[in-house]
Amino acid sequence: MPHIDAFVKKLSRYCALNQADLSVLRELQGPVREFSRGTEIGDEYEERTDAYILLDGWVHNYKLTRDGGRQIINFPVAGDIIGLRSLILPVASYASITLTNVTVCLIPRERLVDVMTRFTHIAASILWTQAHEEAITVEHLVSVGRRTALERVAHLLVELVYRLRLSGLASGWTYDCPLGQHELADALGLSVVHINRVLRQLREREIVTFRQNRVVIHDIAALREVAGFDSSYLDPEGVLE
Amino acid sequence: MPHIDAFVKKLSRYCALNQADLSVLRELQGPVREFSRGTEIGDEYEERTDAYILLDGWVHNYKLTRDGGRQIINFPVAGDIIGLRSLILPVASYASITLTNVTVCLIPRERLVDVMTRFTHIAASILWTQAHEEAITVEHLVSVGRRTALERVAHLLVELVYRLRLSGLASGWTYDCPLGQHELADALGLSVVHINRVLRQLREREIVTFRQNRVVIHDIAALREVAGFDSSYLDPEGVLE
DNA sequence: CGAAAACTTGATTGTTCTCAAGAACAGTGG
DNA sequence: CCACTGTTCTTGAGAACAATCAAGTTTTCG
Repeated sequence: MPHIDAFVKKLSRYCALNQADLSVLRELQGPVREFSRGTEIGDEYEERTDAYILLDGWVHNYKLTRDGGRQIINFPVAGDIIGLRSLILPVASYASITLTNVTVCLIPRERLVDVMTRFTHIAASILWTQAHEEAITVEHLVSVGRRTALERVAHLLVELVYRLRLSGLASGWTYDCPLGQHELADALGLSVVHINRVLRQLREREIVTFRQNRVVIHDIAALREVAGFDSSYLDPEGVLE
Repeated sequence: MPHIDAFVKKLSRYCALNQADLSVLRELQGPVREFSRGTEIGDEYEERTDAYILLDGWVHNYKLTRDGGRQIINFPVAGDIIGLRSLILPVASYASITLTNVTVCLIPRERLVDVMTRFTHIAASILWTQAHEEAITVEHLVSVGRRTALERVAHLLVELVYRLRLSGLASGWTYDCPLGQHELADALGLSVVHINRVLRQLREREIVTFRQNRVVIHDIAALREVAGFDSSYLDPEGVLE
């Protein structure tokens, strides 16, 4: 089973988990499911009653506007939970579509509710991941509202490398990134053309190269500087660096 | 005690509350505190360990950027909970400052945790308010990322009137709104000057007038149309209209 | 009543968008 | 393995929306 460790690793960052907690987490796991690239996770026509742990692959959550525009809310990566809100709210506030072939582990609603009421450690960890994700969304809002195009692109590329490192999915300053320029544009509130120009600038200044679904950060210090990146929203305890 | 009803009303929209639940909610209430205009809620220097129910007044949550810019995340109004995340996460991801004199009711951390573990109804309601707030933040991100200046301003003014109506704080299409143009600008990712021009345009088209801390919507249908407003994120059950 | 803050308006600048067209790349069937 | 075809990327030129700069005006508050 690929990468279930990423999820456990993430939870244990928030709260020390003992042997009992770990076995409860195992109890939480439902069947593994696969989604091919470009398909919706869950089902947009019926109410979503289950959540998923993303084991492998990339997803994007987004909303469409009246005139056909798309705003991407976030990019869950392996180890993240998808659709936790749908356990609480009757309607999802956005759609989730895969960007690659994806493997998930289904979490049945009843089992999750049961575990969270019986094990406060687990409940706290899961609420913590939620708060963490919300902090990422807030930082995203800051980017789109108050940063220049260059800063936005740089900020997203730095954020992704740190998130992947926290999940153990990137070691150096290089990572596989299946996002196209269209996705970057719709995430950052910019046009595809402008994304292209900004990426060129970052490449020519030898700060970061993003080509063929691969991000190579040549100068992480310069990239952080350009982005005005402050890691505290990802990393309250300062584990990073 | 002003407006505690707004909070109970909000919770009961999510989940039918019986007599026992209501008395538990009463048990949750801690001391009432006052903050004067322009002061930080909680304390930025010590860890925030308590949450507050906003009873009266307006607040804004925001983050500052490196170069002194401000991005406003949201505007809690009476009946909203402030700082719930701080019960979970050790560090708040943004600051909260009052826009008016404010009355809050403190919720001690231990009591909240205790009540939420013992009463799943209450816990569900509170998580539901959280999910609701997150949906508002997501819609905010859509505004800033993919809507024009006119749409953004219109959207915020419509959202506020509906939120106030849901809390019973506005009856017609008119409401008191202590936001200055500087606050609108920093919420919507625009300059103060441009906010001013957009407000003038909305006024000249006789759609909405925002003057002297008072919003008067002359034509709610036109305003919704301009904003591209879809109320489902505020109102899953379609109670509005 | 006076001072500071908030709002208003015009003129100019600039970042980003749109339109347009060519180049590189990826997937498909022969 | 290659030609074909659609998708994604790249670059240029011009237009547009919103920012900045600068100066009044009104409102608020002590």
